[in-house]
Amino acid sequence: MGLEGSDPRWHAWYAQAALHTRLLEKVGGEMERRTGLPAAWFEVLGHLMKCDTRMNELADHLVLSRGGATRLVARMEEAGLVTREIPPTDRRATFAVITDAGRKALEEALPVHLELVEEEWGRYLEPGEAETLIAVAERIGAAHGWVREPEAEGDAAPAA
Amino acid sequence: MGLEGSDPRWHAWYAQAALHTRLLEKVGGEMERRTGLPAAWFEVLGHLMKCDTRMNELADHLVLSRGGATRLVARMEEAGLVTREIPPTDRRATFAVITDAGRKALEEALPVHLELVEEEWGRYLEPGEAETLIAVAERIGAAHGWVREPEAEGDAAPAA
DNA sequence: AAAGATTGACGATTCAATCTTA
DNA sequence: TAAGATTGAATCGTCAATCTTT
Repeated sequence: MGLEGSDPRWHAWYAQAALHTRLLEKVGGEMERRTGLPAAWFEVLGHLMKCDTRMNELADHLVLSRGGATRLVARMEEAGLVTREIPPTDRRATFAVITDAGRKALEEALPVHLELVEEEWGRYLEPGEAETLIAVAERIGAAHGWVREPEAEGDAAPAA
Repeated sequence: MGLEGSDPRWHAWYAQAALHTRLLEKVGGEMERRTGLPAAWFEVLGHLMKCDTRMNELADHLVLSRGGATRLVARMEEAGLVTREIPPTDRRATFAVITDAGRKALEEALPVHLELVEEEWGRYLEPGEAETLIAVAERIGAAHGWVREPEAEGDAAPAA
């Protein structure tokens, strides 16, 4: 942006941001072309495979507004990949639940996703770099309260 | 997504992607709150500060469709931050050009941006990590043809 | 009154079709 | 005919207001 050389931290920020923008676009686009699943749908299915999830929680997880989550799940319900269930114990809540068709779609999409990530990104990493990236992401995520603490503050990746 | 532990590369991918989604949202949101400039506008001004740019080129740089770039620049023109200029030598092209008001807006926004990036992200990096991140991003970006070659294939960051 | 979710109105982006200049 | 850019229609997301249940 004009000051790439002046500050290594800012340079690192910009390089990472630019790369991830293009990578998410590329991997997401390829995914949709090959499997028919938009990236957001894949993300939802991946989460719901682990556990049924309240709409609010899903919105937070996806970094989406409440209304956005409602509409996303609505579209996926229309497509038969998820259903909504209202628990009798608290009828204010709505849980999104994956269907058999949703599980099947995810099963088909998952290997494609893994292959794409490796092909477009993972295979270029050198030894130790994955661990460094994980350590950085967990440290910063934890500082923002977005992820649980890194395992033991320093045993994840010496990076050398 | 359910397989965090199985493959360190995929884990690294996911951790980075999740972090950057939240970070871009946070930094972008704060930027707009404090300076009135949406992240995309800031990005455009930062690029146009370097040189006048054809619409197509701008679209590629921003990872945006052609139509998207047209409309983005139209809004910014309406706000007085850029103008469009058609060169007499090839009247098919349109160059986006930053205005004095645009320069002023960027000047005001830049320190806020730098502070936010440092505050939310940079200050958590440990010595050598910025250089590792730059090396990774440039290596992968170059493999995709998105950036010029990394300087000398290995002198950028020993990471230790 | 508060929590959870949905809806209406709207803003921003995409794709495909179109317009203009070379 | 191709290159560059813009536009119409449709999609997806946001915000604020609303509805239901606690």
